[in-house]
Amino acid sequence: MRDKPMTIRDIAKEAGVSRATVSRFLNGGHWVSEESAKRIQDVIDRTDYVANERARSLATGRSNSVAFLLGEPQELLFADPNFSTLLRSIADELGRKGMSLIMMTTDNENENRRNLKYLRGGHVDGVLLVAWHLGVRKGLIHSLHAMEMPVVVAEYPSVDSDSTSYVHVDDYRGAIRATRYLAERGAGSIGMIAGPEGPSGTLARVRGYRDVVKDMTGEPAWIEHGDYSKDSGHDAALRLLDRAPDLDGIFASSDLMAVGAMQALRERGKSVPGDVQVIGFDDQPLAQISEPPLTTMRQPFAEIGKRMVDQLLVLLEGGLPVGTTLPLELIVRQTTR
Amino acid sequence: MRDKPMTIRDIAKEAGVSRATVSRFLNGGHWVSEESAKRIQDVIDRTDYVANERARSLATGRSNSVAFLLGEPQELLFADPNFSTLLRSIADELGRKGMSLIMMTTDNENENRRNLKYLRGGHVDGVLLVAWHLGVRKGLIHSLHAMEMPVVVAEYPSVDSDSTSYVHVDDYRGAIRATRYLAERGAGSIGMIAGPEGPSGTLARVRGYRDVVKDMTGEPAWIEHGDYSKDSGHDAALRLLDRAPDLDGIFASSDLMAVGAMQALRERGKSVPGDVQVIGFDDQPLAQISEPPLTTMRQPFAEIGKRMVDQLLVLLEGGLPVGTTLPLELIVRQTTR
DNA sequence: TTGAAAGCGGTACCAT
DNA sequence: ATGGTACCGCTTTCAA
Repeated sequence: MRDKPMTIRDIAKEAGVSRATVSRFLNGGHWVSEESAKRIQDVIDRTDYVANERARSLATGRSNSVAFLLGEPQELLFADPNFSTLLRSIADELGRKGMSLIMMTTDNENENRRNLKYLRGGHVDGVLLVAWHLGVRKGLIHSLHAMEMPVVVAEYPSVDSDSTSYVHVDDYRGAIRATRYLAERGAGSIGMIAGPEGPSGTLARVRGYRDVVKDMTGEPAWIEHGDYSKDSGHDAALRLLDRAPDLDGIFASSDLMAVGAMQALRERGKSVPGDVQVIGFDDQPLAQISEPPLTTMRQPFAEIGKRMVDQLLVLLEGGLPVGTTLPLELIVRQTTR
Repeated sequence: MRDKPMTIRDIAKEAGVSRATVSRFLNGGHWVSEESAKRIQDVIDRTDYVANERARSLATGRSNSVAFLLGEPQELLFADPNFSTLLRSIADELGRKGMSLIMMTTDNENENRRNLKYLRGGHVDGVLLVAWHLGVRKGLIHSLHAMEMPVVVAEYPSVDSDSTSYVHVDDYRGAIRATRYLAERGAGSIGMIAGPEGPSGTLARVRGYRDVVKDMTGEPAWIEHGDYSKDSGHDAALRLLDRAPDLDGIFASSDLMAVGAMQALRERGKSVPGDVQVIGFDDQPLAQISEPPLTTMRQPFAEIGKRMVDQLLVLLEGGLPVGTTLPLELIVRQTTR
């Protein structure tokens, strides 16, 4: 190993060619003779030369790296296994394409400004944006558009939606599938524990649930909101039981809430899935560990990450923004009959 | 917003000074008159100019970014909330210092080579290394040293330990604290569900457990190994019960294994904490959710991340490598009396 | 205190 | 095919 890294000059000299030739060789090898190519390759092998990516990006104007921008203070997010899955799949996919991932988190308005500034600094070619909160997302998309930064959003943009690439999940159909499954397995009175009011995801799921209940069971719709935490699921289930003591099915908008609901059910002396069938949403690891293992709708986070990267690359090539809607998959375990 | 980003030239021209002066202003403002400073500041404010970080790093030789290198294929790691906590705290701390984080994952030997090459490409000033597996860790530390790359390791390096910065947790004392607590609360026959054999962490914890058992209970030590998964904890607990039917305390080396053990206990008709007290290790979110909530040793991952960043910055300033050993904290919940 | 100019390590255009 | 060379945007002597 040498102290001072080699430069393209060293290689050129060593190989007896000009640096222009070496450069060409490095970038596809067109217009360089077999002869020269071989000599250059030899030298490179011998010296384990690696091009300085920064110099290169200065010259080309491309940085070969993209930012993963987490647009809001979310302690919870990092603790959320789903989020980690997303991040991991993005990191992998990017690595596969030879690009690097720069992580940017936002904890406050100050950091937000700094991040935006950083992005304008020419560090990255594009941005993968995660911002579940609608207002934040809109603002960020706006800023990014303004600086003409290519961006792919996880979730439906809800602003400039036709000029913004995004990848999201079909919440409406997922909810339909979940609720219908409960009905098919014999549940006649189905309640829903929804996420916080506001987000479009919540709306879509509630809509799906409502449509099925109306069609299939003829029973009224029972809806309580939680905040995705276990406790909120527990409390919501209690409220549900108060309103509809004969409830025999619960569709929860997250696995965590489903687990909380099951606890509440146990407290009220109801068995799962005997008395009440339960279905969750996410399929995070907890779903397999819970007692009994939870039937749930799986979010394809790995796939989402992969798509996001692909779509960003398309944008970088000058392609047009597209939106992808991925299906949710029903994973049957033991909280349904 | 303008199309072509501004350059230092534009600012200089606009402010009626040379780019050298602007540059000096940007870097601390020494040797630039009040007069000029004000004019430059004005122009910058007006144009929201941001220096091109790549050009800067080409000129200075410093990149202002560090790599988070995950040295081994670890599907599980990303699903591990602890890992996420670590990552998050590192991202935050780095952000606070105005540096950026480049994520590097390794899935196979190929990627490993690519990563190493990337590091040699001058992208980053230093590396934060996570590689739980001993062999991998040693190899990586070696490679990093060879290319004179500053590095801070999460975990005890086990190689070049006195010339390598690291941050780790005091497994030995943690195990002592956990086992002793069990004994103090009345457990007379304590078994341990340890992690996989091999890693130094496992060894240290086993040692701590042994020392306490020998001192306090006078009973023999019962040890079974798991692989940190829930199922392995379940099975290990069963083996433990077979060997020592009167067991009234279990110290598990991870929360997940503790939860598995509790399930096994239930199957054998033992109550927790009535018949058997259980204590876990990690304090991941699961510990609060489990039934009953788990007493456990908390790993200070946020603190670990912060320290790693701090120590890396020290290295970058030319400081000497140091090792930090952090204490584990006992979190009492309801699986102990 | 300031500015001119020589890099930093590549890329890419233009002759040859 | 190849080499010369003018940048890319910024930092950093060095002289003034």
